[in-house]
Amino acid sequence: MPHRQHAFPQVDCAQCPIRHRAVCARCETDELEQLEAIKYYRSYEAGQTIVWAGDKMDFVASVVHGVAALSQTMEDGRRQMVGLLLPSDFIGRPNRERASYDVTATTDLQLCCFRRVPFQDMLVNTPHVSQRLLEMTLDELDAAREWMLLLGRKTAREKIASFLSIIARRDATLQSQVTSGRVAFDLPLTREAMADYLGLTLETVSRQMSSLKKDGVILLEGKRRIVVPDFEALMDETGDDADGGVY
Amino acid sequence: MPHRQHAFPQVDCAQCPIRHRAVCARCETDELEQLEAIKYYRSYEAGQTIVWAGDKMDFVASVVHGVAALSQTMEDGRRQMVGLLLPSDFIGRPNRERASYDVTATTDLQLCCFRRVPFQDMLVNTPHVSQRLLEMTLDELDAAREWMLLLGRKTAREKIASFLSIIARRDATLQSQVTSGRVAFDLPLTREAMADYLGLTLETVSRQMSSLKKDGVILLEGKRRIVVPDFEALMDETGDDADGGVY
DNA sequence: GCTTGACCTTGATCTGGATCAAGCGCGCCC
DNA sequence: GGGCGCGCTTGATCCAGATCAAGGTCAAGC
Repeated sequence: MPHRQHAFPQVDCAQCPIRHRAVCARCETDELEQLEAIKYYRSYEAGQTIVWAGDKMDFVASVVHGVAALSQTMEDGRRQMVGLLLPSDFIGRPNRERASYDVTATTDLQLCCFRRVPFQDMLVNTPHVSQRLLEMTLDELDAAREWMLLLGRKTAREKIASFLSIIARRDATLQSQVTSGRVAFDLPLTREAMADYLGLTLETVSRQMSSLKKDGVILLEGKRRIVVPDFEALMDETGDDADGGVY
Repeated sequence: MPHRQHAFPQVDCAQCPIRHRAVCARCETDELEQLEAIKYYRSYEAGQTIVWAGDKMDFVASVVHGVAALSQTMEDGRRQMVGLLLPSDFIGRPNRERASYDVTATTDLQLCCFRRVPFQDMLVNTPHVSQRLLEMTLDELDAAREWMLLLGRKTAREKIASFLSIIARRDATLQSQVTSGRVAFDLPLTREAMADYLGLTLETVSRQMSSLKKDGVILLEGKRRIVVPDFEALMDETGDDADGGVY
């Protein structure tokens, strides 16, 4: 693992880039102070594992910068990613002592961690936290169900196009840009991680990327930088109906 | 659709069979009275559609008896089931006016419905309801992620075995029996619905059922009744590691 | 008792994506 | 600057599951 330790600043909540989208989004000043008292930052380099399934986990966390992945592994090594956590997404399950999935940083990553037990107390006492967490969990469930359609029924090409459009959209949202016409972004995953996410092999991912490139749907600048000349053309490849799914 | 209307009794909460597992599980007597004031029962016959994706939905509900399915359909007709709702499971999303998925009754079904707007008010005012709903939603999310592994990485035979073991286990739980040794149950889904759930075609479902039967893992009594002579042998076919997944 | 239609099974063939196998490009480190 | 390893691409072949096509079973209704 190469990589200079990417130094993320540790800010207070008032300047936090995810202040209004994360689990703390609805908190009042006094509630924020309570959270602030039990929070601490952690950083990871791309490729590092944060916890293994079954490990004790004494915190829950929000992704501040970077991307983390949840994945499951079968005994014989087959792997499936079951969640991709982008800035403001929540990691961990309250009232559960051990992690259910492997959690890894797929890019340099900063987490805002909350000690688990005091956080659980806050869920009981601070309705603004638990209401927001419920809403976020329902959104995650919708995303998981969208992903079930992809895994069960989409072709390899549709899977890749769907993945690219999700990353493009999330990326645009973070920078409050519109997603249409020409868009460009960096892939937060290796080809292998994409394969794990999409239920494919890395060879098929590579071939379908090449095929979309050959057909002019995307341009590749290096391995990781993607340029989409016409976002609508990419959408046409996803198999979703025009006015779009949940994302 | 043949079928005599299966007449389910409409009981009050104190005698309700799902009283201690549903969204009302943690309610005190006074909270239960509030829920009782906004509840009503509805019954559906096997095969009926409860709502279509995009329809207005003015209630949320608990499954009391029977099985319901959530599914998504692509423009060209490819279908994927994204949730199987058994007794005590929750249907609908608070604060969302329209259904996100098609909801159908796969067996005769009874729902305990709550008018959506007053239910939303209760979520704000009755922490025991919202805490229970959060817990149930987190469980659904775990189940969805387990399903993502199945859809993305399991073979057809493993998918069928996993499905059968889930049904067997849920069935046993309802009757508070243990799931080991010999177990028997009725399939709540047609072969086609199983295919929609498992990301397969109905022909493949049928072939794999025959293959499990030929190998003595299951016995078929008619089309729908399944006898599993040795539950551990079925588990060995699921691809999950011995001490089991989330279910 | 025959027809009808919903479900299901089974067979033959096809094919998308997996698997097996080279080889490339590029940054890192000696 | 040369070797090495990681991430990626591309080619050849294989095979699990899809697709296409018959036919079987069983209950309902005439």
